[in-house]
Amino acid sequence: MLAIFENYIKNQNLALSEEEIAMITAAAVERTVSKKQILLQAGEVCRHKIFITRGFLRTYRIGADGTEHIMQFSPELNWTTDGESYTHRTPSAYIIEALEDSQLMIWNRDRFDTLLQTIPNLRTYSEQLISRHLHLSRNRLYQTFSATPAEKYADFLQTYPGILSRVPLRMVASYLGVSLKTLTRIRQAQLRHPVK
Amino acid sequence: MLAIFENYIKNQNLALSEEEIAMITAAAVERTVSKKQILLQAGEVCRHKIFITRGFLRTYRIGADGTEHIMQFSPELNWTTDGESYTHRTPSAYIIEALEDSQLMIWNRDRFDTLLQTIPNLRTYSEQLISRHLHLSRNRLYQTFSATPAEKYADFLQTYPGILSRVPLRMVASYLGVSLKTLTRIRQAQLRHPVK
DNA sequence: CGGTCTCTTGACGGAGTTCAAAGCTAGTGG
DNA sequence: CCACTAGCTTTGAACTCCGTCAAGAGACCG
Repeated sequence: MLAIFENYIKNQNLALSEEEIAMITAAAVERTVSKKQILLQAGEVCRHKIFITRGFLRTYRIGADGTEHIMQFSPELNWTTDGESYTHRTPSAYIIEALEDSQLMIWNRDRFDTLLQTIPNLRTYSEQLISRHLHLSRNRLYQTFSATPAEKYADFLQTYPGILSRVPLRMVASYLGVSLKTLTRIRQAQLRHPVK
Repeated sequence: MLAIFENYIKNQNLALSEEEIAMITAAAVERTVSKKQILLQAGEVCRHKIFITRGFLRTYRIGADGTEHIMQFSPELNWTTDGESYTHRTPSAYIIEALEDSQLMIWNRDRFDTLLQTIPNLRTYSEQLISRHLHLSRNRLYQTFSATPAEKYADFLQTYPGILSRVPLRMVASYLGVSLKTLTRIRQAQLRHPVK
C-alpha cells in the first residue's frame, strides 16, 4: 500500500524529496475497510484526509425525502474528505462509504497540518487539488444544466472508464441525477443503435 | 473605490497589516465598466482577478445549442475570475459580463503572484476563498439534484436578498436551471398562496 | 415615441418520473 | 457447495410536471 502511494506521489511531479515523501507516508495510518463500511457518518465532523490505494469509495448525501444523492465516486489513487467539515470542524452533511473492500491511507488533521507547514510543496499540491475539485464541480454543474441524460451517461463512461462493472446502475443514476428507469432506457437505445 | 475595498478587507479579519493592505491595493488597477460590457470573452485566457467594489457581474457559459447558462452572480464586495483559465493559462469557457455599470479592482497574474509570495496571510485568504467556492458549488449541485424548482427559487431569494430588482427574471431562471415559464408559474402560485 | 427587451399567459406535447411486478444475479449461511 | 434470499435490473402502464412555441402587454431606453 505504501508503495502504491509513494509511486503515485512521485508521478505527480511535485518536486518532493525522498525525505519529504517519507515524512508524508510516515504520518499516515493505514486502514483496511470492507464493503459497505462507513468512513464518515452524516452529522459527524470529518477529521481525516483519505487517500485510496485500493478499492472504491463514494460520497453521498441523503435528501429530506430520504433519497440518496451521490456527489462523488473515489476510485483508487484518489483523495477524498469533506473539506468543509474538515476545515471548519462542523458536522458533515455527507456520508463516505466503501463500495468495495478498500485499502486506505488516513491522515488526521493535526498531523496533516504539520506536514503542510513543513513541506511547502505539499501545500501547493493541496491547493492544486482543491482547485481541480472546484473545476470538476463546476463542470458537473454545467453539464447538469446543459446536457441530456444520454449525453451525461456518455460523458460518465468517458470520465470513469470501466466503472460500470464496479458500481450498480442505480448509483450511476443517482450520480447523474436521473431516475434508474431513464438510465435503463438510454442503455437500451444504445444497444439498438450501436454508436460505434 | 479604494476605500470600499480596504474597508472590506479589514472586515475579513485576515490579520493583514496596514502596510500589506496598502501593497495589495497599490497593485490593483481600477476600472469602470458599463452595463453589458464584457470582461472575459469565451476562448480568451483569463489574466485577472477581479474584485467588485460597486455594481454587478455575471459569469455564464453558452451551450452547444446556444443557450446561456449562468454559473455565478457576482455582486459588489465579491471576487471573481475563471480560476481554471487563470492558473493554467488555457482558453476560458466562460464569459464574464457586467449586468450594471460597475467599478472594479483588477490584479493581473504577475502582480498578484508577487503579492501572494510576499504576504503569507493573503495566500491563506486566497485558499479560503477557493474552498468556499468549492463548498458553494457542491451545495448548488446538491440542490440541483434534490430540490424542486419552487424550493430552488425560495433558496435563491434567501441567498441573494434584494437581487430580484437588479436581475431580469430570465437570468434567475437560467441560474436555477429552469425555464422562464416555470419560474413565472412558481411566482404566480406564491402570489395566490402568500407563504407568509 | 419607436423599438427592444422583459414578463405573463395559454395551449400543447413529451421526456422523464413514479409505481409496481417480475426476472435475474450475486452474496451468504447452513 | 448448494439453496435461498436480498438486492439489482428491466419492463410496462399511467401520469405529471416542465419545456417549447407563440402571442400579447408592459416597461425601459435611446
